[in-house]
Amino acid sequence: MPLTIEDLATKLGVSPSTVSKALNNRDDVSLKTKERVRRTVQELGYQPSAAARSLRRQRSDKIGLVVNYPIHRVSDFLAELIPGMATAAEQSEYHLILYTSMAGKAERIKGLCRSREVDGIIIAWPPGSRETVALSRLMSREEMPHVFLPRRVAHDGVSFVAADHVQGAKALTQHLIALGHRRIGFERLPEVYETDSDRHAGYACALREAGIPYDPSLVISATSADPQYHTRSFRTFLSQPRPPSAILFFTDPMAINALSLAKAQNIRIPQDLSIAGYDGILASGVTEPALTTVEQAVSDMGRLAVESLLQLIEEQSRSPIQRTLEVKLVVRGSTGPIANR
Amino acid sequence: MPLTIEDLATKLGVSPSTVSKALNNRDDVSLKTKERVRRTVQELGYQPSAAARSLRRQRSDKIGLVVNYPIHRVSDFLAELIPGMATAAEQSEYHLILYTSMAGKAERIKGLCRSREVDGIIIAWPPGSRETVALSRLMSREEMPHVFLPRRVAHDGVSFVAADHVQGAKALTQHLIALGHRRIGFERLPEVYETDSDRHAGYACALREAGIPYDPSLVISATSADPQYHTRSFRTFLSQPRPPSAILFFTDPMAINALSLAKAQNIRIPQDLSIAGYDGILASGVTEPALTTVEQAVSDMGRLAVESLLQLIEEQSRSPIQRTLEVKLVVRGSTGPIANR
DNA sequence: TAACGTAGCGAAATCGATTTCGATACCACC
DNA sequence: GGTGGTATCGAAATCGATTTCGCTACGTTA
Repeated sequence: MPLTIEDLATKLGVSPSTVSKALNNRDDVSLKTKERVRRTVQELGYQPSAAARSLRRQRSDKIGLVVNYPIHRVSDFLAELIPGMATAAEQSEYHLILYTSMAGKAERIKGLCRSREVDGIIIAWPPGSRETVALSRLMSREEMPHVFLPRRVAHDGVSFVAADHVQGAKALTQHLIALGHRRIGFERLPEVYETDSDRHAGYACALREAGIPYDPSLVISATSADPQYHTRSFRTFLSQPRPPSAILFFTDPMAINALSLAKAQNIRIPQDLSIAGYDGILASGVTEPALTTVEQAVSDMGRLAVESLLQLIEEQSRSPIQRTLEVKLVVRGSTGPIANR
Repeated sequence: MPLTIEDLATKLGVSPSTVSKALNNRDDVSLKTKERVRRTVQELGYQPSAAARSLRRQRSDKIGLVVNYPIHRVSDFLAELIPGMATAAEQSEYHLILYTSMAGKAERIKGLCRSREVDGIIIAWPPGSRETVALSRLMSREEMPHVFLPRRVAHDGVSFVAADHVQGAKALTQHLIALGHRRIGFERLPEVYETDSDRHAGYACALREAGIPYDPSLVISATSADPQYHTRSFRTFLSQPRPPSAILFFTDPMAINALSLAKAQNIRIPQDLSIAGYDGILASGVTEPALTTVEQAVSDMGRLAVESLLQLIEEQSRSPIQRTLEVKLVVRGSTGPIANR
């Protein structure tokens, strides 16, 4: 039974309306009264009831973060993303509510929209493109502002914040070309749609610009993001008649796995084979050799997603916001000049 | 302007009270009416307003997670903790709200209590003991159920969920003793209070049980948890007249740092020196050699904290809940038998 | 001096649910 | 037939804030 605005009003000898207006700094309250109210609020530690405020104002000052990452990719990404978002939200007096059990449940998202317990939704979760667009439409129908993350969505109507994977893959490929590599293996992961096609486009672009022919036998598709299950890619690369002298793996864990496979086969990295990962997870810095990779500014992405969402919330009926962030090439020991033959 | 309970009632030709009672499965509504209501709700996709519900029921079905970890320890811990907690909460129809900007701000915590926007609070942040007890008292005065994490608090009245660091450090020490080590370096970190003293107690206990005298010159206190700043500990250990043959570092990042320092000095691990970390972060598995460490079941801790909090919420005026979890020794390549001399 | 404008405040409606309490109808039983 | 009990429902109060609108008192202007 904490203090209500009525208690405060009684104590001050004014009406609740006046207290409310003083606290919200309306201009039909005298400065003197405002000052008296403020002092008493301070003294008694009054805090308005969040529920009553939300109900009356028809907004909650909260945003929802719907997360549904596969476990093995959760770690570094979410650890940076979530606190980054929460902090960004708090700078605008919003708070973050987490929702983790809504995998593919359009029904639950609809329920979330209708309960109006959040003013906007960020979906950090890699569904297929088609599903994404459907979800976006659903939320639009419910007039719920929303932003997707961390993947580009090839559709005009959908707001997202993503990393520029064309640029990332291109930078990585160019780095290897500069080291003298001409046969560069490239692992794909079709299940992540645009992320995969963007990376592939970056790779192909770098080759083209360097005048290196694109060799399909150097491009292998993994069937799952789980590093345990993809050892096959590695073996396939190496069993080629003319194996690549460098391999770009789809993620750091995959590359780290390859590192230990190579070691087991007495393949020296980077003398015999250059290996690169992608994402810049923490572990990539401590392997032996340390992994060349591409770092995404995850917490920036989180901040940006929150800022975009707040824009959508505050100026309603605004066109979608689509933002792409530069990524950073991190060169470390796992890539080196091509061996002379 | 989503559907309200009144719209529903009109459509059904009954009163709002009846709809509400049907949805809450009260027993003064006929089965037939309940069925009619349920069908229409399903059909129209009605979802009660969260704010109105909270206001009337005086509970929000949300719990607050107050986080304030130093950046360099955020990663693995929070990545496991937060999704674990959110998922556990959702299993009981609760949701998690994040608060990251409340460092040391007792005032803000008090405000959070009084706004009643959450039904309970979990504090995941390592303040000093005194501060912890003060915060706990503050929240108790506000009748706000709360649980601390992930550290033991040496005070009867405070609820917490923590890992058993006495056991962890003891297991680690015994492992090294079993490998033949007698001079085992131990790094302390006094700024973490009970965590530090528990670990130290475990270390001392293992030595005592093995009949190895406790040598204070083998115990060094670090002044900060930031691995960059603690290279000093490592040098101090090695500059002893009789240096240790094994060193227990306070955290994995510290141990990983030591690994590279050792490499730079051509000290072979584990032949010349055994090194162990603590926490079991992801990166500890991919160093060369991989790090022997102690793993905490972080997501279990999160789950347990949520469950404890829900108990405190549901049966109010309950005595504090204090729970300690076993930790797991993970033996890897960075520790080995002592070299013969 | 009369008419008007404005500053400051409060009464009451409102947001959308839940809950209490009373009303009605119907049945059973004496 | 009258009384009591039960099943079912609805009217109205309530949660605690915000907002609208009207009222008063006072100062200004013609």
